[in-house]
Amino acid sequence: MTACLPSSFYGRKTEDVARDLVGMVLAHTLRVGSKMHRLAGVIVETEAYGHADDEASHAYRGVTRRNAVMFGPVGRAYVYFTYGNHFCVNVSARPPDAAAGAVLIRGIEPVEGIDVMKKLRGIGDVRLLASGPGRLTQAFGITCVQNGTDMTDCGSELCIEKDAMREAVATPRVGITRATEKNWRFVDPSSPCISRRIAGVSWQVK
DNA sequence: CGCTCGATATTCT
DNA sequence: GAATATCGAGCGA
Repeated sequence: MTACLPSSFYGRKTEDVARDLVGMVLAHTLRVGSKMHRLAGVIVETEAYGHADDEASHAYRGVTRRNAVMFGPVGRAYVYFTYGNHFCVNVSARPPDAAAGAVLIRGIEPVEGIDVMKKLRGIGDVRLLASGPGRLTQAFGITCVQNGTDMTDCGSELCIEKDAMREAVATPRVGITRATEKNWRFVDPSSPCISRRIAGVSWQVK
């Protein structure tokens, strides 16, 4: 088993952590029916969210019940429910002098457990399995149950493992209306499994 | 293809 | 009551 990333990895500037997570492997070990399965894939798209410096962040207006993990120890899973029907998964990350921060995982290239992911998603196209924050939580079986999970503990059901780093290109973040000037989204442009293309009229992966 | 809309938790106004 | 770190169905061109 590959070692998962230590808390020192997450205790840095949130945007640096977001960039360096591109190419790492997210792994979730879960029970489906009577069998245990390991679902894993390469992270190919992330976004950094800050605190008082970032108007688009959930943490901008201070701690609430939902965003509390962003203010807690680094390397923990921050899972929240949005738009009434989707989960999104982040990892808390920030330098020691910051009060809050997290990296949203937006796109994954499936590697292990692809058949289970297809079943959980109800579709067969691998490019659509986990290319988007709502899609990947569904493909990986991640819900609010995993909120607060210590991802620096290799024994956790959910963790991030070191892998070959990939080229990461910085772009504006997706789906926000404030602090749009920050280029805090990082993607591996060579991957077919990112939620939106860098430019052009037809951005959606379809 | 592109556009509109529903789902409806959580937070903000 | 409105907005939101989303997705997919339905409809028209």
